[in-house]
Amino acid sequence: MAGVDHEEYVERVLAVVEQIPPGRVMSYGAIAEAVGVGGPRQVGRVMSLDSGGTPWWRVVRADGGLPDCHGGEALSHHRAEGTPLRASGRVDMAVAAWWPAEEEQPTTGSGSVGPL
DNA sequence: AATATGACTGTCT
DNA sequence: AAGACAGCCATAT
Repeated sequence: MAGVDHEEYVERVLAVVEQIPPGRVMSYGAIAEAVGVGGPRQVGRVMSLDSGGTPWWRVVRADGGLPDCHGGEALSHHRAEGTPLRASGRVDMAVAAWWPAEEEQPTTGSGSVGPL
């Protein structure tokens, strides 16, 4: 770890997740990069520990697939928030992909960032 | 201390 | 497109 306590890590991950605006999503790996500590699995672990109050459904896999464990529930939230969904029932990562620092976003240039 | 597991990711076949 | 394989980091047994 990069010198952050367990609580600090959780707080940091949740902070990033809560920064995700409605209609946007972030992959586990992206959050791990944003936090700069741990890996995608640790982010997923924090989500599993989350009891509520956190928009966990805005956190998706790198391929845009929603967490298998909760599936339909996340999909309902996405439809309610107007998240760009693909015909396959997955999130359209080409449009919904988001990054806390859009100016340094690794995938800039396709207009896939900024308020919808 | 070692092995197994998990709300993951990326590459190769 | 789909499955196999390896890499990754922390917790549980």
